[in-house]
This record gives sequence, structure tokens and C-alpha cells, in this order.
Amino acid sequence: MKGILEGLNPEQQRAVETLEGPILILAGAGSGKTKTLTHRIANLIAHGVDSRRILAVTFTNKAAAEMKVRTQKLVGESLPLPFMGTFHGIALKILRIDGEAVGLAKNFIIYDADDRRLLIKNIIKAQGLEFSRSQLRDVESDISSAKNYNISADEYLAQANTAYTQKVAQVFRTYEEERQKNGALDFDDLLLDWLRLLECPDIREKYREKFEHILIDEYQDTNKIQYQIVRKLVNERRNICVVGDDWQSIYAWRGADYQNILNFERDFKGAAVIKLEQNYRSTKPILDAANKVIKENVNRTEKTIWTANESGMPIEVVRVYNQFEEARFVADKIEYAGMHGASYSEFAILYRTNAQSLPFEKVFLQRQIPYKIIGGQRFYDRAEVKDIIAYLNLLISPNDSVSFIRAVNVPARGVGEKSVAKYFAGEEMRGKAGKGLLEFQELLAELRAKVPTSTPREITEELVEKLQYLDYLKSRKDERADARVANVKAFVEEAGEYESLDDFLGSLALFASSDESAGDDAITLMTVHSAKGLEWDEVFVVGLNDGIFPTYRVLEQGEGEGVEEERRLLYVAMTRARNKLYITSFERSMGRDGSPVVHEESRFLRPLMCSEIDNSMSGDEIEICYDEGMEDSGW
DNA sequence: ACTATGGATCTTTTT
DNA sequence: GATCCATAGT
Repeated sequence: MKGILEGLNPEQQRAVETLEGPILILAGAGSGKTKTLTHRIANLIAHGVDSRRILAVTFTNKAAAEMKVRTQKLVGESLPLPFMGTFHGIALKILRIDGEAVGLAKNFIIYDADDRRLLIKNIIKAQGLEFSRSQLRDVESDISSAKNYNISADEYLAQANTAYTQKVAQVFRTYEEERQKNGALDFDDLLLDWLRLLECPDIREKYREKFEHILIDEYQDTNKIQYQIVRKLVNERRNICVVGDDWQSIYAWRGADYQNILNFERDFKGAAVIKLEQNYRSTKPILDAANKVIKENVNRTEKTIWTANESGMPIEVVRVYNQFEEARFVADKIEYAGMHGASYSEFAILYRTNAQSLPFEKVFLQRQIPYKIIGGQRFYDRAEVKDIIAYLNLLISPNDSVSFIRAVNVPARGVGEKSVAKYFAGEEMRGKAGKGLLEFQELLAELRAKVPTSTPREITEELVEKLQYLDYLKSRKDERADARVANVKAFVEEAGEYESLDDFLGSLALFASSDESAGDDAITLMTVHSAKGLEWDEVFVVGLNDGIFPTYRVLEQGEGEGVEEERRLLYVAMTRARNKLYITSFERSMGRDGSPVVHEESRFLRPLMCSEIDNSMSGDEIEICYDEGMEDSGW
């Protein structure tokens, strides 16, 4: 285990060598955070800490996977790995073990966002509540946000002072009842129930003792519940190490509170504070530009991120005519670099919203440039896969109404909406619907009997076979039938990776779109949110328009926290680049009715545009270019 | 009673 | 483009 400090700078070394007591590591973008964390874990193990008594929490499954690989490399193959995963993933593991103490069934299922939406929609319909269209969109997130603040349905009702919130309270309450009856937890419940579990003194003691050392990555993105979980887990020895960067806090909309990181020293008196301010990733022009952007934020801590990498190409800020020209511009640059030997995996295109990917896809397809889109629709969210998952859920949790509604008439068995309503009302079924329902239940019973003795793969295979699901997919006139069949086959393969059906279903729900494997040599397209923690040689940040980035939703509220979070988001995007950064904006797009919409350049770019006036800029770090491109290319 | 089709409407970010 | 709803067809 020699050389654990090799290749680390003095601050990183201090972080790795400080093994006891609370530590706050303020790690700027590209400052070697993961390296520091993995070396610290290796050092703990080298000092005799049992690896299984280390808890390491990351923000994404991908980050956890990377940390596992890098830790394993440092400590060798033979040692068991520490407890590593996301808050949600670890909650799932722990609730499967001890969840009964808070009244959970042994094999609860997990609702993803889709399942939740469906249940909420059904409740609204069943109760005949009237919501406007825009309210309808908000109900879901309002309920989720209440749960993220640990507010129960009853408490929500008590605070409800408008007609809207009173109706939401009603939906909220029924949602919780139905969800529990269905034997399901949603994402928020995983955290809430973990916290509730830690309120049982004996169980809390068990885990406080078990986890001798706790490390938490991306601490600025923890929410109130996660914070409370951490507080409950840390024992008298206070071996808690958190890493984060308030400049990269981009999840306040989901209840994250970067005050958590600013308050760390108050919460854990005497904490060692280590600042990692040297950036090893980006060139000076990139870092200078990113710093200029973030300095506009009023609400932030002071720090100086610097790089020894003084040279570097200027960043390019480019204004193009429309989104098609934007895609064309990016494709031109990449093709040109490709001719000089660059490989596609060195490029990334980052946008504010998933919907912006389309023009890029079109141009890349046309020019036969390989690309991969991360995010947007997840593999497991595709209809054909979700249908199968609904069946599997019903094997484990027979009362789950959400999965029942989804599965009962796929393939069509003559059990439509009306029959489903009758069924739930307990009415007698006859005719086509009755027969279909019987068939459906017999199939489930037959498969359910096999669950204890069969592998997930066998069950899934038999299900697909019995449903004649592949034939069903092929028989529908659907251009994508082939792709759907392939997806189902891939899903069956996937089932082969798991020991039990519980396990399989649990990990499916927690698997994020951004976790999908890197794959072969292709350009990466993803949202800025998904890009956090990643890096590429050349990065294109596109759509820097007011109303898009920042989104109109925060502009409506005026300058403030919303706009500052969007600006931090841009900071994250810019600091993903190692060598070359392009920022593009477009002048117009097509409105819904086909009329052109003019888009202002993003206000975030103003500090970059003033480079001629501001003489402190040391020269040619930023190139500003107005693409004179075609006036009208059919877009 | 169920299904297929056409048209209108809206689109932030994710564990 | 996807999703929701009304209407016509099976």
C-alpha cells in the first residue's frame, strides 16, 4: 500500500491523511476530487479499517461505479468493497434488510416517476377533481416537494390555504394510502423511510456502529432528508467526510440545499477544512471564462480556482442563425477535428433541455457521424419494457393497482377502462372482460408459483413466451416493432444479471438514464445536469439564449436564486472541457404556429462579451464570432 | 365495450 | 414529438 500519497498535491495529501474526525473538503471543478476520495478510502483500509465499515455515498450510480473501480484498483481485487452507492440505492439495500421495523413489506416494489404520475392521474379522475392544465403539471412536483421537506399529507392539508393546495392535499393523502396498499415506495419514500428507520433507537445504534467512516460526495446537492439521515448516522467519533462545491449546486429545484455544505463547520465543530483549488482539467482560457461567469453571482463563497496549464486555445462564443445552423456548426467542427485524428468520444454537446437534441441527431444521422444520446427516455421507460416490468411487479406485489392497470389489457384481452373500473368496484365480470380477466389472473398465479424457485431470467422469459409478447409487438403496425422486439430481448438478457426478482426490479427503478454505458466511439449528447462530474477534450455548450439557458421559468421570477442556479449550471457545463470550449446561441426558432421567434443571447454571456472593454483580460482568450450563415434554410 | 385515428396542445433539469 | 382527448369504427 505504498505510494498512496504519490501524485497528490499537499492539500489532497492532507485530505487523504486526515483519517479521524469531521472533514470538509471544498473541491473546485476539476480539482481531483474523485482521486482524493478514492485515495482516502484506500488509506483508511491501509490503516486497518474494515472496508465493509466504510459508507461512501455518491450522487449517481455512474459515480458510484467509477469509485468502485478506482478504489478496487488501489486496494486490490481481494478486499470486499465499502458500502458504495447513491442515497437512494443504499436506502433500498437497508430497507430490504430492516424495513419491516417501519412497517414495510419484505418485498416492496418501487414506483418510478411514470408509475407515480399514473397513480396520481387515476386518483384525480376517480375523485372528479378539477385542475387547470398548468396545475395538473404541478400536482406531482408539489407532492414530491412536500415529501422532500418531510411534510405529511395531513400537515400539508393543515397548511393548505388555497383551493388548489386543498385539492392537492386530498390527492396527496389518497396517493399515500393507495401507494401503501399497493406495496410500493416512490423515490422520495426511500429516503423518508430510511430516516424513519433511523428513528428506531436500536436500529439507529446498529448502523451508527456499523459505519465507522462516512464519506459523502456532492454534499452541496443533499436535501433536507438526506441531511437528517447523515446527522443520524454519524456516531460519537464523528468520522464524517463531505466533499462538495457550492459553485456547482444545481439541484435546489429538487429540494437540495447548498446551505448544508456552508453549515458543515457549524454542525461539526472543529472540522478540518481543506480547499482543493488547483484545477487539473481545463486550460486557462476555459477557467478564466468560467470564473467570469460565476463571479456574477451575488450569493456564493469566495475562492480562487487556478490552473498551471497557462496555454490553451481561446474559447469561442458563436452566434448562429437557428438551431439547424447550430447543429451544422458543431458537426463541421467535429468533422474537421476528426480529419486530424481526433476520435468522436472526445466531444460532448451539452444542452439545457433534452428537447434540444433533435437538430443534432438529424445532422449527425445525415452525415453518418456516430453519436449517443444520454438521458431523455430511459431504456427502462420504453413502453414495451414497462409492460413487462408491470407484470413482474404484479408477481411480487399482487395488489399493485398501477401495474395492474398497465398490464391487464396488454396484449388486448377485452378488458378496457370500463371493465377495470368494475373490477376495482368489486362488480361481477361476465362476457369477454370476465374471460380475459380470468386468463390474466391464471397466468399471474402460474408464474407467481415459480418465483421462489426460478431465476429472474427464467421468469421473464416464460412471461414473454406465455404472453406471445414478441408476436404481439410484431403484429402491430409499428415502424419501430423491430426495435421493440430487440429491446424486450435485451431486457430478458438483463434479467440474467440478477439473483432474485426483488433485486432485479429494485435496481431497474433506480437506474438513471445518465447511467447507461459509455459504449463505443461516439459523440456524447446530454443535458448539463447529466454531465456533472464528467469531462471531455472538447465541449460545445449550445442554446445559450435567454429563455432557454436560463430557462424562461426562472426569468419570470426576476433575478434571484433561480437565475443564480442556472448560472451555476453554466459554470458546470463550461468546466467539463479540457482543451477547447465552444458556446453557441441562435437567433431564431420556429414558433408553434410556424412563425419565427427571435431569441436574445443569454444574459450569462455578457461578462464574456465585454472582453474588449475589460483590459484585465490578458489577450486572446475569447473569440466572438457571428456566423453569417444562410438567412433561410427551411427552418 | 374496446380500439384506432385525427387533431389540438404543450415541452426543465433527475434520484 | 409526445401525449391527451374526442369521435368513429370493429
